[in-house]
Amino acid sequence: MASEFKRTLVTAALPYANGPIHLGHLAGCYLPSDIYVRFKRLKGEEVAFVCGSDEHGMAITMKARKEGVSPREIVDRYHFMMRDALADFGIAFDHYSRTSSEAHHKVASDFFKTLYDKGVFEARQTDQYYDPEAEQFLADRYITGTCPRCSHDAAYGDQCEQCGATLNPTDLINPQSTLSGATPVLKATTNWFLPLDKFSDDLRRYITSHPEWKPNVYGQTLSWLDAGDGLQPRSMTRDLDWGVPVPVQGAEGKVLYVWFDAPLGYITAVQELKGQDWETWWKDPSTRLVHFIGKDNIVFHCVVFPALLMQHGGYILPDQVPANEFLNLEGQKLSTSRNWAVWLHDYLADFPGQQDVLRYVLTATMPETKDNDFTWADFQQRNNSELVAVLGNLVNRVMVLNHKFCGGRVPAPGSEPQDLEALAAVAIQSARVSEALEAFKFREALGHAMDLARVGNKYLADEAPWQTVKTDQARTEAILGVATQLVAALAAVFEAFMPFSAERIRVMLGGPPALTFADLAGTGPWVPVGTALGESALLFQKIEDDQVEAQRAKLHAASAANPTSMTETSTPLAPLAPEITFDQFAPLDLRVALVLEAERVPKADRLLKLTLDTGIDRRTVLSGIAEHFAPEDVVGRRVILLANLAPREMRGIESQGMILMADNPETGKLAFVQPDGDLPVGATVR
RNA sequence: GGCGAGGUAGCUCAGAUGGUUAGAGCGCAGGAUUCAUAACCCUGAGGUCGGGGGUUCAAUUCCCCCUCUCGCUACCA
Repeated sequence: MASEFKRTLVTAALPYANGPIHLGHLAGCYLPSDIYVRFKRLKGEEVAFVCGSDEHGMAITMKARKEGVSPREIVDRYHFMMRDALADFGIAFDHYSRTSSEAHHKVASDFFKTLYDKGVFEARQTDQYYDPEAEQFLADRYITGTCPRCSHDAAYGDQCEQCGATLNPTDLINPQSTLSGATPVLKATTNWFLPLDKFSDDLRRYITSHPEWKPNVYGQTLSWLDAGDGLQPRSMTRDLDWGVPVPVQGAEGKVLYVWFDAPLGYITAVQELKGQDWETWWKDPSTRLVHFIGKDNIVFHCVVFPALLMQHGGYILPDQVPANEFLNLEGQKLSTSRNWAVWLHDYLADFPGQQDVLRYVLTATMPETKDNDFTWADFQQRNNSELVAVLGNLVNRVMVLNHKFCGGRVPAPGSEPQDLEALAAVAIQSARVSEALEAFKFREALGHAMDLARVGNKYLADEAPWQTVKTDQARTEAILGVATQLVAALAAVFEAFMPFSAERIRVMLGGPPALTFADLAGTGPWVPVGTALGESALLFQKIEDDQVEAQRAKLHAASAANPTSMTETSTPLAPLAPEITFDQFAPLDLRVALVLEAERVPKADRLLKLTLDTGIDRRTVLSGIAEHFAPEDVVGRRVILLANLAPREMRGIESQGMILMADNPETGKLAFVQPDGDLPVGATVR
């Protein structure tokens, strides 16, 4: 498949240094990349595997500001935390770098300078939004407003998540700073833009030359080229003081856009790893470049980064970008801000030494083609009925039988037809595993590996050495010889998926040499006959109901406690709105009203039509609460009504006022604001 | 209402350029067995492949309509 390539450079998305690593990161990116790399090494191919912390960008400066520390302190904290967590799970990077290093600053700076000197960028003086209260220019992500295309009222400055439009902050209607809540003001500044629109044809040629990409990657990438007006120029610099300074005269106070500098971290990491030889890995067309990422990164790795590489010249382009979808947790999206996550360091504290159980379960439910759900019940079941019952049990019974009947040494395998058939399964299954992994089908590959353990269990049941031992010692040893070879092969077949367990199997087998997939394609032996076996130990432990229950309880407790000030990164509480005067407040006529009737509005999912008694009149008010309350739930409630709001017609019905509701930021649920005590209908609120 | 994705065994999912008895793992039932973490091995039950219509010799697979689920959206939080 990749025969024209001599070596493979594998990158895993640089994790952003503003929080720890959770199970979604592992399943989406780090685990598949690690499995792939380990597999390639087992095939004897030359591979380099790099990653590192992504440490720039405004989100980090904001977190630092919030905690009253420097950005450096933030990135140091998470850089080491992430690096260690990934290492603890056996993610075998050849090098883990970081973008705040001097080396990376030079790489990014030089890369930018080269493009600049080539005249690739278009310098544009533009009016950018500036937050007068926070005294800084605002990153796209920190401005919200109404989308000009679909009128969504919470579009971000770079993108509208509702209609998918790519935006510039100035496109937004009614912009607001999410830093201070202030209305940002326009201020002139010069930035350097990458005219992606000019590169559309090249990009299209590049992408359509890769129809083998996964449908989600290929489709989404092309849709960016085809969408609306096509690609738009993007600014590659920002007005910010944390990042790689723009290496251009007159660019003081500006840094490279984090999405410009982050992918270059892959280059820095290879330079640090390979020294002088780095160009072999980045510029020789016989090197295959593979990016493992989550689906949120597709556009940058398939459009922006290739465009940069093309314009620079001399670099190879990504040949494969096997992006995964997202992993949910117990039916809900993982969320750092809501603390709905399983952190890697937490998992290891509760399940010490059981990295492979999580690696196995996450591989078996990997979101390869669509979003998937991780549940603790599934985790328990897969551990108990697959790892313990099928794989662990086989290894254990072979060990025990060997010690019992064969003096603890590896016996010579038999050569009856059924013996040869069982041994042949190694070549067959390992070939299937190999084929699936070459195609980035990790779930399927894992299933083929587990099938080999099933072959072993069936072989033992069929041959029953505990029976033959009563009459035929030679046959007994022959059977166990076959079974032991299968176990040795299993260590190799599972190596890429569960390296810790594979190593433990090898230790139990007396430390045979590590195998390659070429070895597995043969007929063995995979552990030398006569080798003295080591101590037998259980490979996997059963997981009991109370452990699973404890994990679920922990998850919900952490979510409920939701220490937003500690973990908040993406969806903070709504910022304080701009100051108003009493004179601006006074005109509001707020009063207590009683809901007399309520009914759903046809063809509107959210609207309830309410009939209210305000004390002075009866009126109809439409309220967008149908998703949270049934009509019968609201009849008889006393509510707070904004009574002098101008009437507005929706769905052909005139709404005469507005009910006040509170929005629970944790759950997103609406709640009534209710008058305390026995306030009469018509009472005013001030 | 609109856009997108999807509805295949109790559960999680494969699959089918349309063509003999639609698959896997788990779960369940029965059997066998005892080397093994009551695990393993065998057998079985269980599906009108969401519903209806169309094209076709033949559709679960193609087309249309409907329905339900999920995400987002239009609609005063």
